[in-house]
Amino acid sequence: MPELPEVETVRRGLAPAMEGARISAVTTRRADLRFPLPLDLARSLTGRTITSIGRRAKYLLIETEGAPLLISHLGMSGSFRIEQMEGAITPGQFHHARGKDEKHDHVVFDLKHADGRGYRVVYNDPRRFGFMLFADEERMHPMLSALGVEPTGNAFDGAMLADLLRGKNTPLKSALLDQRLIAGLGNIYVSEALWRAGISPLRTAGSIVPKRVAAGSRPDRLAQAIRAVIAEAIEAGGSSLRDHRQADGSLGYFQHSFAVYDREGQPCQHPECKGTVQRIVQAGRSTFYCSQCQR
DNA sequence: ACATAGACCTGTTGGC
DNA sequence: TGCCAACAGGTCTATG
Repeated sequence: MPELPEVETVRRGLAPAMEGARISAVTTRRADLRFPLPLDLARSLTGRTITSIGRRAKYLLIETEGAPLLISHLGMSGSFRIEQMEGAITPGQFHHARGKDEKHDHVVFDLKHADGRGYRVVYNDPRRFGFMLFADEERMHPMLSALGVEPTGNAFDGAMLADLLRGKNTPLKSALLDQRLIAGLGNIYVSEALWRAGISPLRTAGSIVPKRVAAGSRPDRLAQAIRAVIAEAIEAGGSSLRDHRQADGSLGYFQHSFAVYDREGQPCQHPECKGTVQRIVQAGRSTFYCSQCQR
């Protein structure tokens, strides 16, 4: 499912329910997702107060007072949903209104706020490519420390992108998916950004780097296209093709704005272009592009 | 260093 | 209608 915009959408949905809440219970319904869940997941988190819900690339970062940083990745099909308990929790009350358990609900966080609000936050993941891990004491983890630049950051521009791609013979599409270079892009937004920038996914990464990276050069256009498509997708609540839902259950709608992704055979949307959207396979994954205007 | 293929899983879709 | 292959937003591993 989720690339950076979808994960950011989930983060924004979870934050109001989770930040400031005390974790009253953690329930695991199975011992593993993609990797074994930490054996001490419930023991370490129960009783802790959540201080912030962050994001790095496609990872959610759940920070508490006292426990190690919890890293959560949604894989292809992971989602969180928030169930609100009815009314304030009173002593002795044990029966809370809540949704039914669903298939593939794997981890449940019971949360209580000081003002009496109570929530269940449920992690559901049919394919179980997602995972949850604790980072070590330095709040780092090999999976985080290897990540490249955040494409939403201020430093990400044409010059930086050119530096990342220079000299690489790998296809541009593959380089843009490499999380060690740029962290957070996935299959959808790479295709969309390349179409916006008018650059072929088949070019080698290094071949788009000119001697001088001026405004309007390929790396400059591509960096701007990446920034724009990511920002627009976040604004739209992400793209809901199959699995992605915001934490409140609503769908994202950026899929309606796709120019090429999942649009094989449709006319290219560039005004003067007579081309048709092609689907090809690169490194085992679909790429969508217009061979007329993407060179 | 780099390219490709396979692995992990379940669910949905499209063609016959 | 049923069956089965292909495919899906990710990323790690093995192999050349």
